[in-house]
Amino acid sequence: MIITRIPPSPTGHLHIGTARTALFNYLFAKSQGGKMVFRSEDTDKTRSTKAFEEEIIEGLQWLGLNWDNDVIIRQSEHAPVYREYLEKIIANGNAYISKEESKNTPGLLVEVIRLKNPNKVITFNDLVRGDITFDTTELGDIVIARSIDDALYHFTVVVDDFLSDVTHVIRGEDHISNTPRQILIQEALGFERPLYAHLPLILASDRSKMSKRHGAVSLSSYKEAGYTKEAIINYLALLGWNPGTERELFTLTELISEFNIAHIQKSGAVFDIKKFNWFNHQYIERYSTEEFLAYLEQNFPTRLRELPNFSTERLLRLIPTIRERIDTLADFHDHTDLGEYDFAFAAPLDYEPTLLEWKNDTSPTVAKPRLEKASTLLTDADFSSPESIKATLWPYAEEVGKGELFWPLRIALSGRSQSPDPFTIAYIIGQEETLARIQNACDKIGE
RNA sequence: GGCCCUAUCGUCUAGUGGUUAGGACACAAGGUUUUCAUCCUUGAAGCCGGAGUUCGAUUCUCCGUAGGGUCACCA
Repeated sequence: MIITRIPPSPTGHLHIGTARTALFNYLFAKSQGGKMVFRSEDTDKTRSTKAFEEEIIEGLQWLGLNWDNDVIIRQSEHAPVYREYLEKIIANGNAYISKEESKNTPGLLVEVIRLKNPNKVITFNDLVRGDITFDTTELGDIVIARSIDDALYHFTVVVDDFLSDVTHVIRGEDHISNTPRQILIQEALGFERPLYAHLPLILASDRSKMSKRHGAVSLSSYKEAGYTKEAIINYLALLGWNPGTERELFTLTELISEFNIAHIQKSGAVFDIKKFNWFNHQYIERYSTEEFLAYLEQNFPTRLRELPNFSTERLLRLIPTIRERIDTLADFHDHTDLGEYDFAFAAPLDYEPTLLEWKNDTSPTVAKPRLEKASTLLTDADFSSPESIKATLWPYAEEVGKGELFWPLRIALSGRSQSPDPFTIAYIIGQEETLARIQNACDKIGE
C-alpha cells in the first residue's frame, strides 16, 4: 500500500505551494490506489496557531484534497512518542545529551540532544531527479531535540513518517538538503528509508521562490479573488507536470487517472497569472446559469441584492453575458457593484449625448429619427430572446445602416462606449425599460 | 562563499541521436452581419556557451556560464 503525506506547519496561511504539494501527493497516492495522510507539524509552539491549522485544513478540503486518516495527527500531541524514540536513540549510542550554552538565551546552560554523525556519504534516489549524493560530514552532530520532551523537526518527521508507514515522501525541492539529515536519523533508529520525490518549486516572475513580497501567495487570497477550485487544481497540476499529451483541461478525477510521476518536471515553474486567468475563464464559461449564480452569491454574499433596481430575473438573463467576459470575479470593479455590467439594473443617465454619434455621423441629432423608429418597432416586438429582438430590428438596420442604428441604440441602452450588443441588453432589461431608455436618449438629443 | 539542484519561444511545456523543433497562455495582424467579449485564421518568438563522443547532436559526456535552493536549539 502506497502512503503519501501532507505535513503543513500551521505557522502561516495555506501557501499556494503547499496546496500544490498536497495535490501531487494526493494524485500520486490516488493514482496508485494508495492513501494520503495529513499531519499538522506544530512543534514550534511560539509560531503555530490553531487558526492557521483550521485555515489549512479548510483550504485543502475546499480543493477536494481529502486525506485518509480519521484523526488528524498533531505533533504537539506526540511528545511522549518522540521521548520514547529519543530514549531509544540515546540508548543505542547514536545520539547523546550535550551540555552547552543556549542559542536562544545566551549565558544559559542547557542540555540539547545531538545525533552522533557517522560522517558518511549518503546517496538517495529521487524519483524526479535520480541519484543525489551528499557528504554528511559537513552537517556535524545535528541537534535533534531541545530536551527529551522537546523534539525538533528532523526527528519528528522521521518518527511520524515511520509510524504512519509513509512509503513516498513527496515535497518541495527546498527539502532536498534536509533529506540526508533525515536519512541519518532513520538509520540511527533502524527505520526503513522511504522513497523520495522532490518537486520543482513554484517561482515568482523574477524566478525566485514565491513569497509575500511577490504579491498573493495564500490559497485564500486566490479564492477570495474569485478563482474557482477547478481552475486552481488544474493550473497547479500543470505547473511542473504534464500529461504527455497536448490536453490541458482536467478535472481532479481525470488528473488522478492521467497522473504519472515520470512526467514531473525538474526545473522550477514560474507562476503565470495570465495563464491562470485563462484556466479560470475556461471553468467559469462552463458553469451553468445556476452554478454561476451560486458562484456569484458565494463571493458577493449580500451586496449583490443591494444594487439599485436589483432584479433576480435580470441577473439570470445577464449571466451568459458576464460568463463569457470575465476571467475572475475580481474583474468587477470592486465588491460593491457589478462594474461595467451595471446597465442591467440602473438606467444610464449621465452619458454625454455626443456618445450617441456613430462614426459616420456628423451629429447625434441624425440618430434621433432612427431611435424613434426603433422604439416604434420594439413596441410590438417579441422580447423572449435576443434573437427575436434582433429579427425585429434587422430589416430597418439594413435600410439605414447597421452601425447607424445599432451604435446609438446600444449607447441608449448601456450608456457605455463598450458593452454587449443592443439585442442582448434589451432582452436583459425587458421591453418597458428598453423603451424608456430609448426615450431618454431622444430627450438627451433634444431638437 | 560551501554543498545540492536546474537549463527548449516572454511564460507553462512536448521532444529522449536524424523533426519544417510541436502545443498552450500572452502578444501582433486579419476575419466572424455595429462597439466590447467570444470564436476562427495567420504571424512573430526557443534548443545558454565551448569542447568531446558520433556519419550525425536540442537530445549523451565534460568544462564553463546563468538561475534557483539550502546552510537554526524554524518547519
